[in-house]
Amino acid sequence: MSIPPISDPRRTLTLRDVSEASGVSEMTVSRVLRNRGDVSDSTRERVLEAARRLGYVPNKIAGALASQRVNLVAVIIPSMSNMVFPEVMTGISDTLEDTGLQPVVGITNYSPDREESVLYEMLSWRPSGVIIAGLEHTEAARAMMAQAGIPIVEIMDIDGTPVDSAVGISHRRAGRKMAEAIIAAGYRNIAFLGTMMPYDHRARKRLEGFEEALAKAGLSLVDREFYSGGSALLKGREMTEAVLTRSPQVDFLYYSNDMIGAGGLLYCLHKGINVPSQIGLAGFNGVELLDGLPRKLATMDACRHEIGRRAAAIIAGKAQGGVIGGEIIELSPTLQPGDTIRN
Amino acid sequence: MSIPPISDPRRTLTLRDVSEASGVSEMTVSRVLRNRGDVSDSTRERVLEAARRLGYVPNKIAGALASQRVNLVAVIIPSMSNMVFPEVMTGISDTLEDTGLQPVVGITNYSPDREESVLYEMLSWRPSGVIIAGLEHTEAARAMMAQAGIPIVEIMDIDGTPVDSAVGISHRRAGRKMAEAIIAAGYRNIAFLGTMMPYDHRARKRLEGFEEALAKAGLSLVDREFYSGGSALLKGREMTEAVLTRSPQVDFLYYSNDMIGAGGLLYCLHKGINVPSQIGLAGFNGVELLDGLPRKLATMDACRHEIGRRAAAIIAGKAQGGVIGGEIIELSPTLQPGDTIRN
DNA sequence: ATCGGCTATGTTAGCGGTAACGGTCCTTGG
DNA sequence: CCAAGGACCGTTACCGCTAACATAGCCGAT
Repeated sequence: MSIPPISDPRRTLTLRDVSEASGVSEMTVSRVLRNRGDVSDSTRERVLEAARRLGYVPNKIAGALASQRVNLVAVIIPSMSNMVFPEVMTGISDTLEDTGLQPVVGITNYSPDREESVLYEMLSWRPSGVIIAGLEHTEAARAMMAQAGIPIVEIMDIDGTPVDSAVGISHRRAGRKMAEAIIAAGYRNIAFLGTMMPYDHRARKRLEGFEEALAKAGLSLVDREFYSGGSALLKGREMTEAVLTRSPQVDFLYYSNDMIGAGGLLYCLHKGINVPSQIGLAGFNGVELLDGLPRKLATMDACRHEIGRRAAAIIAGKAQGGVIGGEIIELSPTLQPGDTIRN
Repeated sequence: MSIPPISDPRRTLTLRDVSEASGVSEMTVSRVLRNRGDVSDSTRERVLEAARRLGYVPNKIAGALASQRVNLVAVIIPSMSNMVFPEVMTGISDTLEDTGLQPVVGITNYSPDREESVLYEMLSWRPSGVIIAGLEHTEAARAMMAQAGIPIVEIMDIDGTPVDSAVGISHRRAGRKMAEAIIAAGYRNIAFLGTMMPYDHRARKRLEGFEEALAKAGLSLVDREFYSGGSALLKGREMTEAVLTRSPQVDFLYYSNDMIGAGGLLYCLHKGINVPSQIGLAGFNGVELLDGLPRKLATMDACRHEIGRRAAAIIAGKAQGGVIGGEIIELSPTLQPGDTIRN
C-alpha cells in the first residue's frame, strides 16, 4: 500500500505535526497545550487551532517519562460489586476532581496474590500515590509500597499497622458497639451470619469484636452460619432459614453485611415473625440502596464516602510536595437502629 | 541532606541499577524481565536474583514509549453503582485475563462532556483498544475514536451506527418484546416508571420500543413517572404509590430497571395487592442480586456478562494484528417471566 | 546610545526503556 | 581445518515529550 509522506490517517500524530502545521517549535506547542510558560495570545490561538484541526491527542506516556510526573492515583480494592467500594470510589473521585489527579482502579477479588500482582502492575506505571483497601498484604506487597517513594493510604480499617497512612474505622470496635447495643436491648440468644471468605479481614474483625463484647456480658454466640458466592439477598434468606430451623431459640440475627441482612429480614417478615420484638436483626454498612425495604434494617454506617474523601485528600496533599510522615485517621461509625432492634 | 551516590533509598531504581548489580548489560536485564530473546539460565538467575533483592519494579512508561506497545484497554462506562456495569466488567476482565491486556475504567456519570474528556484522557495513554458504553457520543469523541487507529467497541446497544465494532442488544426490540408479552398476558392499563436521565439512551429506546408495540395493539401508556437520584428501592416504592394513587385503573407497571421494580414489588405486596393477578410488574436487567425477593420479578436479561466477554474478545483479537473491519454483534435478551406476570 | 530586564521563542539533552543489528564464542559438518 | 550457524550478549539509535538553559527582540532607564 502507498505511504503518503504527510497526513497519513493511520500514523498517529505527534507534537512535531502540530508544530509544523502552526509554524512554531515543538516546545512552544507543548507550552500551549499544557498552559505553562509564556506564549503570546496570537501563537497560542494558532497552535490550538492547528491541534484541534488535526485532532491531536497528546502522548502522556512520553510526557510522563520526560517530566517524571504522572497524574494517576492507583486505587486497589477487593471488589466492585458489593455496594461498598463504589461509594468509596465516589468519595475519591469527588476529591481528586479538581486536583488534576485521576484514579485508576484495580480489583483483587479478595486474593492476596492477585493484590500483589495488581499492585506491581500499577506501580510499574509510576502513579503519584496508592490507595489500597485493608492493612493485610503479602510481604512483597508491603515492601513494594514502602519502597515506592510515593504516598500510600490504606483504607477501610485501622486495626493494624499501616505502611504509611491509613483512613478507616475500627471494625473490632464496630462489632463491639453493635453487640453492646443488642445486649442493652435485651436480646440474649444471638446468632451470626456472614461470609466465608477467609480474606475478608474486616468482617472477621467485626465478628471478633462482637464476640468479645458478648463474652464480657457472659454470653456467647448461639449459632453461626457462613456462605460464599451467589445472590446475597437469596443467601441471606436461606441462611436465616437454616439458623432458625436449627436453633429456634435465637432472638437476634447479626449479619456481616446489609445485603444478606435484607434477605433475612424479608424472610422473617414473610414467615410472619414479629420483628423486632420476637427476633431482632442487624447488618453492617449503611447501604442506602436498601432504604426502600418494608422495615429499615439496623446497621452501622461504615463512613465509606468519607473514607474515600479523606484518603484522596491525603494523596493530593502529599503529591504536591506535602509532608512525608504517615497519618492515621480513625472515623467513627454510627449505629443506625432502624426498625429491627427493639428500643 | 546527604546524597549517597548509590543505593539511595529514595531514588527509584532503573534497569541500570539491576544491570550493575548483576554484572550484565541493561539490554540483557530487559530481556530477562520480559522473557524475550535468548539468555542463559545462569545469567537469568543472577538477574532475577538481583532484581528481587533490589525490589526493582519496571517502568512501563519508558517501556511503552520505546516499544510503542501498551497493554491497556480503556473501558468507558456511565456508572459503577447500578449493578449492570460491574457485571460487564467481570466479563471483560475474565476474557482479558490471559491475553496480557489490562482493563482501565473511566466513569462518565451519563454526561457526554465528561465522556469526551475521559476518552481524551485515556487515549492520551495510547491504549490498545477502547470499550465504550453506548452509541451516542459527542462529535469530538467520535472523531477521536475514528482517528485513534485502535480497535473501538461500543457496547450495550446496537440501535445506531457504531464507529467501529459494536456488541449489545437492541433495546428497542427488548421494549417491544416485553410489551408484547404483557399484552399477551391480558394486561391493558399499563404504566411506565423509569429514570429521568436524559442521557440514558438505552432506557429511552426501551420505552420507545415498548410504546411502539403498545400502539400496534391499539394501546397507549395509562401513566408514567420518572425519578432521578436517591435509593432506587425507595424510589420504586414512592413512584409506585404515586402512580397507583393517581391512576387506580392501572393493571401493569413496567419499570426501567430491576431495582426500582423491586421497590414497587415490595410496595404492592405490602399493600396486599394481588400480584400478578390484580397488578403485574416487570423490570429490566436480570439482576441476580434480587433473586431473594419474596416473588421473582419479571425481567429481561441484558446479556451483560456476555457483552463484556465478546467486546473483550474483539479487542484482544484485533490487538494482536487481527483484521481491521468493524463487526456488529447483536445478542438476544431473554424474557424471564418470574412470578409477576400472569401466565 | 547603552545597558539591564522583560517577554516570547528556540535548542539541547535527556527521561528509562526497547528494536534492530552486531559481535563473540562455540559447536558442527564437509 | 575452516566455513556456517546458533546461542548469548552488547551497542546504538531512537520513542515523544519536557526541564533547563540559551537567544532574540523590545522596552524604558541611565
